[in-house]
Amino acid sequence: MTAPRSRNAKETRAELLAAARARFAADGYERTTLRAVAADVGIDPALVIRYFGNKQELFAAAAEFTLDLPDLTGLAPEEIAGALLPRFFAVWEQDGTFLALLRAAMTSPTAAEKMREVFAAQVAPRLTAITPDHPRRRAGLLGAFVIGLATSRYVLANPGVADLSHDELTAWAEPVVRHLLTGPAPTP
Amino acid sequence: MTAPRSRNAKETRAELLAAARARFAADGYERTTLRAVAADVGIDPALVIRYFGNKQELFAAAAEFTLDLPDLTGLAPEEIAGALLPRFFAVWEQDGTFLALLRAAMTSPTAAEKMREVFAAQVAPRLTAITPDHPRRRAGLLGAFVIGLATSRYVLANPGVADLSHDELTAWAEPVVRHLLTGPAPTP
DNA sequence: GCAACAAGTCAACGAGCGGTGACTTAGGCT
DNA sequence: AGCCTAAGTCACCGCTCGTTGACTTGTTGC
Repeated sequence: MTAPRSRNAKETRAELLAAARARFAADGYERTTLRAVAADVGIDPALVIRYFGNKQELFAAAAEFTLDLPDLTGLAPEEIAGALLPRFFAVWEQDGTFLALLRAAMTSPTAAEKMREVFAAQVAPRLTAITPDHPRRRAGLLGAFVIGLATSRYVLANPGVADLSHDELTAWAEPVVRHLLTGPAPTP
Repeated sequence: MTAPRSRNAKETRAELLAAARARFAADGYERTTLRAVAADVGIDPALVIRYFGNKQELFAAAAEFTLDLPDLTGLAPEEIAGALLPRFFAVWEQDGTFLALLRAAMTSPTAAEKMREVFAAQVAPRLTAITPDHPRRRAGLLGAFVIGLATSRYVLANPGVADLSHDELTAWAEPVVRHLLTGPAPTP
């Protein structure tokens, strides 16, 4: 950190990605400047361009990740939330990558597309594996609930959601998760 | 619209507000430029400043609104969603004011504060009036669900939520709304 | 009909942005 | 030891933004 910046491309690139993630997560896409990211690492802004080409590609690289959701098949309905929520907290509180993507997705169609892609490739398959019917709708509705919780808790800091401990939020969310995934479908 | 711009301050100001709402809703705060808003109305950008002082105050004026949620007291639990959801659709699909606020709230602390304020002043009272216990948490969780639905449907356009008709979404959301507001609290 | 005042225009500013290209310097290889 | 390549620096461009202040023009009350 305070070391005289050893000339190591791999390390510099990694630090740059971490700094970019933090900035994008905290400030969103537009308000994040290449100059600020470079300053966080202690290098010249021009080097960011040399490494990543341009701002959009830096964002794309920073928004790359895997969710690693657990396998839910074989779980009893009331165990699903307990298996899912710990990953939820880890993903949103860990390094801010997902928060950066969500913030950017609100104003950038490219980021929104990436969000849909992540959902379709990494979230939906795990959920649809255990739904009795309407897999797309159930997965979509649970995704909406999760995004709403994350927005209320980590972005808006709305009291009543942000004040809850991990255990309390898990307890409150459990019946909703269970119902959306395995409860009866509405009768038309 | 194509008229030679009659010199009427009240009217110009109203058109300006409508254009600002549309731009903020579509592009977010940072990507919305005063020049674009002014061009939409067909006037000089300097006039926007003369009317609203600066960009932040223009946004504040554009984000002002009332939700007009219906009175829920006396309703049976299964009737609540049916009374609430029509307002939900109206608010989000009407003129984009709320969408503008949500988009801006993702990156601007000022807008996030306004979001909390609207929730506390206009949403929470209506909900807490019918909750048997934990009013803040129940209202907060329902707010999270609603924000998640709006984000998935109107911002991310995530299939499975965006594809549903009003009636279908109401039917799917009804048990969740009912449970969050009136269902049993989790046992610690 | 004409002045006075408000509504609207015009040109320009200073700052900050993303991005470019030529330069300098450190460090590993022979 | 000395070079050669890659890592990092530097000065700068062109652009767009929010905002300003001086100007012009239409409308309205007398």
